[in-house]
Amino acid sequence: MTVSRALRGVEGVSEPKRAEILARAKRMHYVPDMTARAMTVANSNLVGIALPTLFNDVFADVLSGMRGTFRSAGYATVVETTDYDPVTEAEWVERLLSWRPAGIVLTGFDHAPDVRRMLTASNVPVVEIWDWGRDPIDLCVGLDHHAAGLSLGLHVRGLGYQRPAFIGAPEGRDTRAEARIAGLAEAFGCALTVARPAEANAFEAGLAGGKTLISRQDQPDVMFCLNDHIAFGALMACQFAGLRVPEDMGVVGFNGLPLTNVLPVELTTMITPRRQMGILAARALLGRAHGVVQPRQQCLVCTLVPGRSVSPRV
Amino acid sequence: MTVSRALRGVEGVSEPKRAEILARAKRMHYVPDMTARAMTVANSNLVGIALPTLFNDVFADVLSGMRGTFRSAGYATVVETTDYDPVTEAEWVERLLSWRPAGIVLTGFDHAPDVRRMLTASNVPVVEIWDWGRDPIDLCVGLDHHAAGLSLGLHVRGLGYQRPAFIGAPEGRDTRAEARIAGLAEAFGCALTVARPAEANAFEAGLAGGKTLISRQDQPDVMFCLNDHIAFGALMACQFAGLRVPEDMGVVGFNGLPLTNVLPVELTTMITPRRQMGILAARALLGRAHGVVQPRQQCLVCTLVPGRSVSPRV
DNA sequence: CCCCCCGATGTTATCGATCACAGGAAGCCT
DNA sequence: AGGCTTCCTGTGATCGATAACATCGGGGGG
Repeated sequence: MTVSRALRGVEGVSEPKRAEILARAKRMHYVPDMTARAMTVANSNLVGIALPTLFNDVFADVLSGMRGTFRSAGYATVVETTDYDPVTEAEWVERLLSWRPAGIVLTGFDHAPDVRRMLTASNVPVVEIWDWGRDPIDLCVGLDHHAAGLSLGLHVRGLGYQRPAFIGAPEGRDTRAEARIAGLAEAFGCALTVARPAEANAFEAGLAGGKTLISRQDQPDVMFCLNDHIAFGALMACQFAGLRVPEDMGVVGFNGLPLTNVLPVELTTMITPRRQMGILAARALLGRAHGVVQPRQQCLVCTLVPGRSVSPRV
Repeated sequence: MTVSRALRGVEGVSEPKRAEILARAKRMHYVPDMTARAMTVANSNLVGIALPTLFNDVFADVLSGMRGTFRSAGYATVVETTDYDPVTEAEWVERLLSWRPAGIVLTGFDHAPDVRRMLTASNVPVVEIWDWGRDPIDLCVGLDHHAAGLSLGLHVRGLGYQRPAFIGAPEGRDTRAEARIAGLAEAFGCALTVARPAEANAFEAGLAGGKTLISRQDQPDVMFCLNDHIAFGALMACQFAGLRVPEDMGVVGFNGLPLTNVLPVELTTMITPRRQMGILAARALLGRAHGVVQPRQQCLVCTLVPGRSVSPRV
C-alpha cells in the first residue's frame, strides 16, 4: 500500500521512504500494471478518437490539437481510422467501450444505428466533430457546412460565374460534402454538376474529376472542390487542357492547407479552424468528464481566402 | 463461467445455452471488461505503434498496411506520434508497457537510452521499421537508405549532373536522411550542398529550400529532396525562378507518392514499399509473438522511377 | 504520568474475467 | 443395476492495484 501511494505521488508517505521505494522500483525495472489499475479506479484516463482517414492533413491537424490538449490534461488517446465506414466505426466503439474510456470523439453525425444506443447506455461523454446543426449524441464541435458552401457560393457568383460544378470524394458517404453542395446550389440558384472520381488519392481524384468536367458538353466555368488537394489536381487538369485559371476556368478549394501557399496560382479557398476544433472538442470532453456543464453544440467560423483562382468576369 | 465461455466463443457450451446467453447479454447491454480480461490472460492483443508524424502520407501508408494485418489477426493497435522526439517516444514506451502490450513497433533506430533497456527487460516483441543495417533492439524491417541514395546518385550522375544539392527536413534529427545524403555523396564523389529550411510544412519547406539553393552563388544543377512533397515545393521554386526542369535544373524526389502522377513534370523519384513494409513488420511481430523464429533484419528494395525531372545533359 | 491525537504504515476486501478442477447429468455397455 | 465415459456446468482461487479501515508509534497537553 505504501508502495502504491509512493509511486502515485499521493501524500501519506514520508519523504525518505518514498525515495527508497522509487529507487528500488527503478532498480528492479518495475512497471505498474495499468490494466489492474483501470479495474479498480473506475475513471480511466483513456480517450478514444475515431477519424475517417489519416491520408489527409486536415484530420492530422485536428488530431494534433486534440492530442496536445488531452496530453497536457493527463489523458491518453487511442486513434482509429474508419475509412468513412459506419460499420467499422461501430465495431470500434464496441471494442473501445470494453476498455471503459473516459470519453469518445467521433467524426460526423452518420453512425450505425447501434452506436448511439451503445454510447448513451454506457454514459461515456461523447463529442462529435466537424459536423454541426443536427441532433448530437452528446456534445458537438463543428462547422456549418451549408453556411460555408453558401458564403463561398455567393462570393464566387458575385464575381460573375454562372455554371458551377463540384468535384467530390470517390464515394458519396460524406454528408458534409452534400451540405456544402446544397449551400452552393442555394447561392447559385441552380443545381451543380457533380463529379465523383473513383481515385482513392485526392490529387489523382482532382485531376480525373477536373478532366471529366472540362471535357463535358456543358463545360462549367468554376469548379468547387471538396478540399485543397483535389483543387490542386483540378488546377493541373486545367493546365494540361490549356485552360487559364482564372480567366477560362475558376477553381475553388476548401480547408486552407499550407499547400495552397505553394501553388502557381494562389488558390481561392476557405480556411477551416482545424486545430482549434480539435482543441475545443478536447476541452469540451474534459469539461464534461469533470462534471462542468458544456454547451451542447459549438459552431466554429471559417475564413474566406479570396486568392487568385477566381476573378471578376468581364 | 459458462457465460464467459459463451461470450468468448470457446467450446464447451451447448448451442441453445450459448444462444440464450448471447441474447440476454445483448438485452441488458452488457459489455465485457477488457481491463479485467487483460489482467488474467497475460497475453493481451494490443500492439503499440510509434510514428514520427501523421502529416505525411508515407507513414499513413505504412500504418494502413500494418493495421490491416494486425486487425485480421485479431489484434488492436494504438498509435502514437513522437514528432521525431526521442524523449516523447521514451515516455510513450513507458506508458505503453504498463498496458502489457503484445508487441511494439518503433520508427527508426534512434531512441532515448532508456528505451532499449526497458524493452529488452520487458521481453515484449519489438519491430523497428524504416531503418536497417544497425543493431536492432529485437527485429527490424526497413530500407537501406545509404544504398538507396547511392543508386539514385549513380543514376543521376550517369546523366551528367555534377553539382548535387539536398533539401532536407527542418531539423537534422532524421538519420535516415543523413544516410541517403552519404550515399549520394559517395555516388558523386563530392559533398552535397544541403538546405534545411525551417518551415514545418513539407510543401513550404520545399519551396523555401529550392529558393535558397537557386539563389546561391554556386547554384546546383540538381536538387535531391527528402521526399516528394518537398520535391514539389522545389519544382515550384524553379517555376517561380524561371528555371526549366529538367533543362536548367534537375529535381529528384523520394517515396513515389501518388502526388507525383499529377505534377506538370513527371518526377524522378524512388518508390518505397511502404504498405509492404507495414505488412511485413506486422507479420514479423505476430510471428515473433507466436514463437515462430523470425529473421532479425529484413531489407526491402526500392524501385527507381526515371521520370522526366532529370534528363541526359548535353 | 496518562491519554488523546495525528501522521505514517500495514491489512482486508474488492473490481471482473478466467483457470484449474470438482461435480453432475445423460448415455452406453456389460 | 452398476460402472464408466463424455459432455456440460459450477466453485474457489487468482491476476495487481487500490479504497476503506486498522494499527502503530511518538509527541504534546492536561
